Amino acid sequence: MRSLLASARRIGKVVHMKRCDALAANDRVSDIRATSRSLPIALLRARERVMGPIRAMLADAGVTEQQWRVLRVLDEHGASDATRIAKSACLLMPSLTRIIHSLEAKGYCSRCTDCGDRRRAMIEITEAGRAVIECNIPESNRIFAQLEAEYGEDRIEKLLDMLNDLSEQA
Amino acid sequence: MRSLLASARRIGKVVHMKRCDALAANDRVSDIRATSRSLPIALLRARERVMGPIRAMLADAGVTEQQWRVLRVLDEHGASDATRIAKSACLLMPSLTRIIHSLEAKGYCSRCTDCGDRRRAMIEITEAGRAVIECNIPESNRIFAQLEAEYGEDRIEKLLDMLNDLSEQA
DNA sequence: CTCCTTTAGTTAACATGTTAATCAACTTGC
DNA sequence: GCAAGTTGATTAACATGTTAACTAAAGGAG
Repeated sequence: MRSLLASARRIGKVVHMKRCDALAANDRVSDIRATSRSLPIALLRARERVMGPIRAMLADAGVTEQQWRVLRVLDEHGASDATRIAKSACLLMPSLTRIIHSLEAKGYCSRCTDCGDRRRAMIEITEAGRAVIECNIPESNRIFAQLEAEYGEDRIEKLLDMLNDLSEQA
Repeated sequence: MRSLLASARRIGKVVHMKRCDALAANDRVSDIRATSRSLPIALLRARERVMGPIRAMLADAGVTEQQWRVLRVLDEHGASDATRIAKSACLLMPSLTRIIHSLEAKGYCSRCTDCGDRRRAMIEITEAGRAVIECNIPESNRIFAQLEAEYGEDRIEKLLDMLNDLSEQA
């Protein structure tokens, strides 16, 4: 049985005793998890905390957060088709279509249709695109180092490991 | 000095040797962190993984992800002004304005101007709003329990603790 | 009290998120 | 080889994210 302490931490708030009429009679009264113990909300809040300082940097660089993410993925994976980029950069295809157009217009990436499958578009980062990354990585690293100093380098590494484990689950 | 192994894990990819002309001469060649070691990207991917099953539930319930988040916060904190809700639900004020309008139109929240400060609008969840939460919490808990089973309950709890520490930093 | 500044919230404009529909290229079954 | 289905990508339509400008109310210095 779960300890009272753990249970209190998990639930984290007063439980509402009402429930929806549509529920079957054998459903238990709902334990409403505090938002701080809701994984989606906790992930969102943590991301806002981390992204804050980076937004300013990207605004100066003249690229949006999403454009930056696509450039990072293109730089890391090399030439890729749109579907792969979308998956790696956590973007839906319609968004990616627009973002690739804007990156192309800025000269940060180029595209050509795949020889074998003419539906597929192969996207590649250009030298200009790579330069944007390399111009901003030092500042990005400074921001990250600041975070490491405040939060602890080991804990950041552990957090990254846990997050990657979570997202790589089937 | 950082161990070679830790360094390799931290960087996680081949380093580009080019750098931007604008950089000062004493800037080090950039270590470009792999996207899996980038905290913003890792947080985003983890969130996508976790939100996937929940989106279906919310679609059935007829509320968007953001509306759900506001309802959760209103339920947790009780009557609050818009600024506080925005902070708790990770929304910007303009988005919140629209979301509160839509929640009001559905009868899930009510508002009245604060007596003391007539700029401030106090928002409160209605019984109908609370019913939406309580109708969906069992399913939400089932989804979460499934995640706990796959990923490990203790690790989820530890992850939540670390995320909260991170976002609660000044 | 008046002028100035600050604060809470809204509106506007544009980029992105999201779902569904569409189109073209590929694949399969027959 | 063709009709039916599948897949990669785009487009459309509407909600939300994001920045900046704006309004109204509060607070503060003179």
